Amino acid sequence: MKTSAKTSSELAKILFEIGYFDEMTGVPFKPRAYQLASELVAALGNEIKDAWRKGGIKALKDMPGIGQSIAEKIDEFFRTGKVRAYQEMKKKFPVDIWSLSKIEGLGPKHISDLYKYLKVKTLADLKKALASHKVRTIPHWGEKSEEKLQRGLGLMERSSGRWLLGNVLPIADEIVSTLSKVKGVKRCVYAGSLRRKLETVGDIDLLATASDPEKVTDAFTKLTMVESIHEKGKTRSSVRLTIGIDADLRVVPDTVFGATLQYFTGDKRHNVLLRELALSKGYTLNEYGLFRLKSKDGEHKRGALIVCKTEEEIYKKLGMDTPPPELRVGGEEMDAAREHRLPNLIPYGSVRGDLQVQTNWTDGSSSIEEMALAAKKSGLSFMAVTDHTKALAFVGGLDDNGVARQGKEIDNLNKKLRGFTILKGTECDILRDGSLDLSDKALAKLDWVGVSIHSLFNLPRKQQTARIVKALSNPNVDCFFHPTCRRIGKREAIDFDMDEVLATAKKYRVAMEIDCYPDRSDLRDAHVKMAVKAGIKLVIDTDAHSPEHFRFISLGEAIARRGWATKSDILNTRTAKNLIGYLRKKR
DNA sequence: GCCGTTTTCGGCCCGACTGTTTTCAGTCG
Repeated sequence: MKTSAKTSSELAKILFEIGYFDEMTGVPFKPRAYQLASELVAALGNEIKDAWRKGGIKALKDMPGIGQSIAEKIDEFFRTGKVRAYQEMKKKFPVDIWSLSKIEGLGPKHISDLYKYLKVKTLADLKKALASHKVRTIPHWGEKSEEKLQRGLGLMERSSGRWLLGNVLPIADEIVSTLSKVKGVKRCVYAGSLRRKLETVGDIDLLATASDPEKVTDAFTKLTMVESIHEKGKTRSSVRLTIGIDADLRVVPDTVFGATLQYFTGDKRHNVLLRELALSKGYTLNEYGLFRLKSKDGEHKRGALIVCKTEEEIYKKLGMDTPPPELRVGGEEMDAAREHRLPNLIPYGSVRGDLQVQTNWTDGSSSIEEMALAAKKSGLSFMAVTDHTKALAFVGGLDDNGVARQGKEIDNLNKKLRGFTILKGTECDILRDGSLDLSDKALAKLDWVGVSIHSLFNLPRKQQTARIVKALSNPNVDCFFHPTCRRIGKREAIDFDMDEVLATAKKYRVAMEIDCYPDRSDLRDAHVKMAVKAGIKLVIDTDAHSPEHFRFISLGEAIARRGWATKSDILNTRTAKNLIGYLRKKR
């Protein structure tokens, strides 16, 4: 059976290809509409089908970027599994646009030419055409463009595309630190999806201001971690690092830092909306500043520079507050910033304790004491020990007796430790029927009860939802750990009705977890936003299995920020004492 | 094709770099 995640990705592909075909044939404006819709569908995943199930075409049209025509196509897709307009397009142009367009440097015009002159329809066709050196015979193509295409193809086959934020941040920090030491460099920061703290990033975007741009660019392209140089210009250069990710550097005068940082932070849609807003107010915006727009004989020309030194002054001039980078997606943050109702996002460094920690009682690497000391060292003042339960036999999960024995060790440690509190907890397995893997009596004795799913990921949606709802209804349960069970790049999210689960969490005052172990990032930003809107408390946990994992906390704070969460939405920003009081009262 | 604190019609972001060119098209971010 197909999962609905697959279904929504198929739909995203269809919308993408329709738009891409229009772009090839020179149809104006439609491509952008389809592209936006495709991105929206991909980002929503299961939820697009949920919305359609509940509200049909009308619910689809309520979404930003979806109007009558695209809503009808989505409706047709969910009803029949097909989109007629798409099939007709495919008859005219039977090309695997989706795959070919993923090749770096290969755009709509070239894909069109490849089919027109060489009948290239697939990646396999393209390989043949390259091998026989026919590509260079296409008008306006030459030896170099053929080589570039060959490189792009090889690259795509080798790399998976996106990288986990947690893995890339340390590398970006290292580059920033190195370039900052180059003589004449005034400022050097990372921008792009890194600054927006997206869960995965496609590349490393860097921005520097310097008196001598060439010096920085040289230092950048000569970094030991650079494998090859894509391009090197006066203000922009781009390289591939040995680990396989690309890094881009922009160098501008210090006086325009704010405008360039704004531009280079994105995201793309946010910038497009901002520039449209600028136009409507008689300005034009680019990476060098906000300029007055002069109109002469119907022609618009750039006039005097207004502001460019900081991001804040640009947004202010456009009548907005400055959205934190994590909120810049080209959506709701635009109106919120105009209406001065941006949320007061949870500041980095707010989390005081980690409420999901595994030890060597099960599959963690270290003792309870070692984990506690590491947590304390990384600035935390409490943690909950949450080892697995017996259903996870292969890690030696604990039963009622095991949990009780562990509790005694924790009591002893708490007498010994100063300025740090260990809560007795569990990561209790949710069994097939929604019952829990420890007895209610054992659970009731614990300070902190998290429940989670580690089996039967593919139950039918209805059954999976019922299973979770039953588990969360147990009065001993405090938190739902890594709710969707996804592993980025490894495992799809399990299928359940998020609205119903959130309603249950609300009813029984169960917190939802933001598990910030990098490949989990679960809940993800969009789900956090749903939970915050519903008034459900959240916790940020690292799911640490060894002492160095506590550094992931800031990744979880980033997810919370992307989900519009404030400090009061997150339970473990409280002190241990306050949290324990809250939990007692709740039960 | 979408959208509306100028608009239900008439708008729709902007610049750098590359390659193949004699002034620009294609791609990217």
